[in-house]
Amino acid sequence: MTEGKRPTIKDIAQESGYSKTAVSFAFNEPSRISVKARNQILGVADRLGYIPDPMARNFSLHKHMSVGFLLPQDVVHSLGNPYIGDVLEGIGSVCQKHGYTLTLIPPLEGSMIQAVRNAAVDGLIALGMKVGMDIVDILNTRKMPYVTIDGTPSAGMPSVNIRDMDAAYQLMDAVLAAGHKDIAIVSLSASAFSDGGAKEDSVPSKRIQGFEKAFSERWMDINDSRHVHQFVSECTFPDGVDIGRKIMAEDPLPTAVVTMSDIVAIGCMSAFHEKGINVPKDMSVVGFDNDIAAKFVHPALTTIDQPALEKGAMAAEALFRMIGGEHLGNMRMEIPFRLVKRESLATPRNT
Amino acid sequence: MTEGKRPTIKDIAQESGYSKTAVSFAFNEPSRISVKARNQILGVADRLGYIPDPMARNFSLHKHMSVGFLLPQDVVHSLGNPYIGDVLEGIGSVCQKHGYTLTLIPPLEGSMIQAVRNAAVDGLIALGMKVGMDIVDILNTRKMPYVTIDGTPSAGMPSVNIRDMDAAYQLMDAVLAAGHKDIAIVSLSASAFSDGGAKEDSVPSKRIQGFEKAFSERWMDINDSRHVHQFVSECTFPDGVDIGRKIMAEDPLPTAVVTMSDIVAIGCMSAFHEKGINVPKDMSVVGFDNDIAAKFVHPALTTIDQPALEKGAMAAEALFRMIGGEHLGNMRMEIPFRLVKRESLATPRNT
DNA sequence: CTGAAAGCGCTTACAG
DNA sequence: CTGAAAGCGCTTACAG
Repeated sequence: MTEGKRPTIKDIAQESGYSKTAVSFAFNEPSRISVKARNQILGVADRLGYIPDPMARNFSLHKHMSVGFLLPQDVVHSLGNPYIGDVLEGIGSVCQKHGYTLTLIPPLEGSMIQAVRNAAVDGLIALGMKVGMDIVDILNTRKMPYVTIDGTPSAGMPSVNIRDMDAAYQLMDAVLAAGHKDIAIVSLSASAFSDGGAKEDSVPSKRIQGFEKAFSERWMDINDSRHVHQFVSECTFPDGVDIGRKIMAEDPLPTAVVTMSDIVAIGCMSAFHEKGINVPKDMSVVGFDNDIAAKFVHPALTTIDQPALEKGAMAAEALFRMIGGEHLGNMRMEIPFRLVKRESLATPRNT
Repeated sequence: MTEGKRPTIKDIAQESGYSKTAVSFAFNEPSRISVKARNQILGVADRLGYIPDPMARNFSLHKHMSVGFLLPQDVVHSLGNPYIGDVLEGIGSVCQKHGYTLTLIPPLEGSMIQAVRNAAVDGLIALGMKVGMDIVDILNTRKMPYVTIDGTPSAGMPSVNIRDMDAAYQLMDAVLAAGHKDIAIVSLSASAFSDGGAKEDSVPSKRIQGFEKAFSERWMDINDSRHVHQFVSECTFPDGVDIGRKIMAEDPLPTAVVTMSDIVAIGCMSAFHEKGINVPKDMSVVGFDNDIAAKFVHPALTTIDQPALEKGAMAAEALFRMIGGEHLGNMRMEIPFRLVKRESLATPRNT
């Protein structure tokens, strides 16, 4: 333990009388030294409390054994979103399988750029559009593999997506088919999708386009709806409650609320419940994601099922292939979605 | 870009005509070189696409700028537990504030030991009892700061806990006060708390002790209850549903289910709902944690509120103090809890 | 203001 | 089977 300093490979070499090479082999390639040497070295290492420094090892080997996950927003808003939690679970289980750790990278000092420059990882998975070309540049010059989930496939990297436009279309079509005409649309926070890339290709934009298509197919105009585009939200329960209260302040009230996130929908429902508004009798609410809460909330949510876990897992598997040396180019991975009809959507009262 | 290889500080030095020292200063201590030198160096760096290698930098500086979080179980079971998600959110937001990343460390190859040996982090936060003395030894010889959440405070490290025994006592007392006599107790999975340390000090043990106290205060014996200790669960929704179905197979049915986790309680309720069993009329259910779902599930859960976010945040703050050089010894941090009465607990039918 | 040089703790051809 | 030595890409006293 030589004076409160961690012993190094050198100490073990001196103490055991073997070379540093031998010590290294004792830990990493035991077959290359004699059994006797190995036992002696390991014995000394144990006695001195020696553990190879992972930092030095990683540096020498040029790998970290860790995959990075770029949080699209600050930690509280990111981890407060169950959808992101599920994506994380998918990524994490693949990392575990490969013996890697998973490094969550918050927008350090508010600068995604700095975070990406400094990230000590072997590859990166990004969620949402926040990955602008400036960041892609850094990734490229760092020669670091990366894949994007819910990003714009055009950006020249492998990507995992659902057909957001089609999904949103089906969702809104179901709402219009039920007879709703006065609808509040709750979009996603721009902050998670803002910079870089073609903005009209962002997930919220594509979903709005899907909504528009549903309207126009029925000879309706989405812009006639008072509430459209007015409400924007972070995907957490408290934010959903806030939005719900704002909607409650509208006069007259809309008859349906269409959100882009289950947890936001659930937050809205909670706010409506406070005011004695019955869902779906007085107000219909639909979500997006189909996370587990959508099933057990009351009434159960009509929503779009998108397999968040699989999204994360597919992205991670692709990333590991790239870490292994494969070139995936801008491979597009598309995962199926489906509309799930439950009780939170009904026909409006005065129809 | 010299032939597909990342440029290093050496390339920039040669190309710009300055020394490696100067290049390093240009990035880290600009004030120590002339403006002219700095501009030239930065210009060359930009042109060649140079970004300092974080690995080399970390190695040289002896820090990673990352905090490790030891997952108590495999990723799916860990991240599928909303309580752990909340703890993570608390830890993460403190990391973000300090400009650190958060490394999730799964039990690699099933071996927590290996995971801890190899973790490239500046400090570690562990959740639950899985941190045995073998691991503490490694942490000590690696001279790595660590703090434990829901662990045994006795282990000689800083710890964050609630008074689990008292909390469990209050919870069970409320159930018994409502008149229940036939109770199914759903304990936590042993796997998350098994090895190392004094087993009777583990969180599930302390909660069982609290339950026992509540029984004995009413001249009842917890062991007379058929179901006691019989059901054990991972804290995820699907596991809760499984447990609920197993309970449904009992004959006669108990009148109340006491769990140690909201999401398990909610899973049980879902299984009961399948069978047409009404909660709380036919069956009472109580949870533990008071995560957000406990509020919006129907009926809302009677549960123990424990501030998971604050637990994570406090642990992280303590860890950063240790990383900063402070010695915290085995400082015990205790966070208040409280019983939250909602609709899922009622008086049993035939009483 | 600037640079030569040692050092961080490992790994790994290479030669014996 | 074993070891001397170079190398990974940075940082940082130290001397000028």
